[in-house]
Parts: sequence; structure tokens; C-alpha cells
Amino acid sequence: MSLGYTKGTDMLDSEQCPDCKRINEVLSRVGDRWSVLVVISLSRYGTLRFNELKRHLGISQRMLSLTLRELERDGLVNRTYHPTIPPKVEYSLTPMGESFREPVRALGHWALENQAIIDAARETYDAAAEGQNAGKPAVPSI
Amino acid sequence: MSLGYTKGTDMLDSEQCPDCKRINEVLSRVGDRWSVLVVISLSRYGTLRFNELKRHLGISQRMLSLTLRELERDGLVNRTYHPTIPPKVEYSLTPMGESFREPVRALGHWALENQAIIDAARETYDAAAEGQNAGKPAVPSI
DNA sequence: CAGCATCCCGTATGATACTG
DNA sequence: CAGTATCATACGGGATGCTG
Repeated sequence: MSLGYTKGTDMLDSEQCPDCKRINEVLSRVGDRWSVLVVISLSRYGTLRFNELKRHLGISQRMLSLTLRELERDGLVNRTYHPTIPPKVEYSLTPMGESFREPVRALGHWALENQAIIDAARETYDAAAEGQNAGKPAVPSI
Repeated sequence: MSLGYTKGTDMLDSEQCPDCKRINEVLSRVGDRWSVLVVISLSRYGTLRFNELKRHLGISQRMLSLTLRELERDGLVNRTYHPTIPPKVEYSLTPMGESFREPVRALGHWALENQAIIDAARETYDAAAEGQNAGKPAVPSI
């Protein structure tokens, strides 16, 4: 959502497969944690107010504000402003936002499925690495 | 892959749905651009050497090195070192790495499908925003 | 309540230089 | 070629304070 990485990688246009560029753009757009979490929350609850989302996600006001604006701009969420006192603003998913749930779920599903395996792999790897550094001072760190 | 966001959001554990935590971890793990791009490249070409990946992705040496190490640690890629001169190191996907392709493809597919729509939505949104700032000095910026 | 503006810090990441 | 070490920088994102 342009909140995340979109800049760097200026080098990424002289070389290789345009797909990589493409995918990069894709990830830049929907890859940031907050956007995904907001979409998921909205998809589950239908409609939420600003502070409801804030509390629910444990996101800072600033990031929620930025994220919602981007999501609205990208056409993934609807923003409904009720000029009451106090003001009330409700957010919900647009059809496109809804369609985004699927791929996200797929990703989430995979991750949940493999989380344990990954953790195990890490332990194994780290253990092996330990062996390598057996003799070393093991970094005193600060 | 722990390269990306993993810290912040320390606030994210006193409140709401554990799913959000979960998904956050998920995204922390596979959400960074380079990991995804590396996996995609490897899945397409089967086996690639360090510099092949580097050129192919337009990634800096540093990030590729870090990314590959994490991917290996997480058990997503195999690293084969050939102690020849000059040295030759080949990377390929593990079965788990292969299984990761699916969700990634789903995401990529969605994004490609909706990219145009999103762009259109942005233009509309920006145009509308323009209207709002019609009278304003339009930020002299520096 | 909704949301913008500021300040500030940690870290992700690219550039450069060096090694086996 | 494959990688590590170091430096510099920008961006992500939280804390705080203000407005309507």
C-alpha cells in the first residue's frame, strides 16, 4: 500500500524478468502487515469504526490512519463518515477488498501449517551453527 | 524471515484476537519481498547460483546473502556448496519451499488481476483529493 | 471519537571495500 | 565467484500533543 517498501531497489529495472518487478509492485501494495490485518478484521466483522479497529489490531493511531487511507485510496475499503457528535466513521470492505481475502487466507493457511516445521528447521539450523562456533567466544554482545 | 518486521507492535499482545498475532508472525516470516522473490525464482529455474540470483532479482549482494541464509535456516531452500575454484554454490527449493509456491501464486495472481483496478481507484481518489485542495497553495514544498 | 502533525528511534537495506 | 564487514541512509512505526 505504498506504506511499505516501494522505493529502494531502483536497480530493479535494468536487469531480469519483468515478473520480478511485477511481483515487487504487488508486494509493495499488499505486503505490509497492517493492510492485511485491517482487511482481515473487516472481512470478519463486516463493519468497524476507527477505534474499534485500533483496539482490535493493537495498531497505533498513526499507522491505522495511514493504512486506512491507503486502503481507501486503493479501493479496498469503504469509508463512511457520519457527521454526528461525536463523529462516527465506519469502515468496510469493498467487493475488491472481499476478493482479497482468498489469497490472504491461502497465505495464512500455509504459514500456520508450516510454522511448526519452520521453527523446527530453525532450531536444527541454529544448533548446527552452534557447533560451528563451539570454540569461539560466542560474541560477548554488549 | 525475520529480515522484515518482527519487532514493533509490542503492544500487540494485550488486546484482541490471537489470530492477528498469528498472522503477524506469518507475515513477518514470509512477508518480505526478497524471500518471496527468491522462492519464486528458484521455483521457476530449479537451481541457481548466488550471482545468478543476484543478477536475476536485481538484489544487492548483502540482502541476497541475508535472505538466502534465512531461507535456508527456515528450511525453505537447500544450499549446496561446491568447493571448487572458483567456488560454486547452488540454491534450490526444499519440498516445503515448493509448497510455498501455491499461496504465493495465489497472492500474485490476485494482485495482477486487480492491479489495474487499484490503479484506477487511486487515480479517482487522487483526482477527488485534488478537487479538495483546489484553492490551496498546493504545498510549496522546498 | 476521528484523525493530522511532530518528534524520535530502530532497523531494513543499498553502496562500498575486503577476503578466501 | 561467493560472501562478510562496515558505513550511511531512509523508512516504518510508536509516543505525544492538538483540532474539530
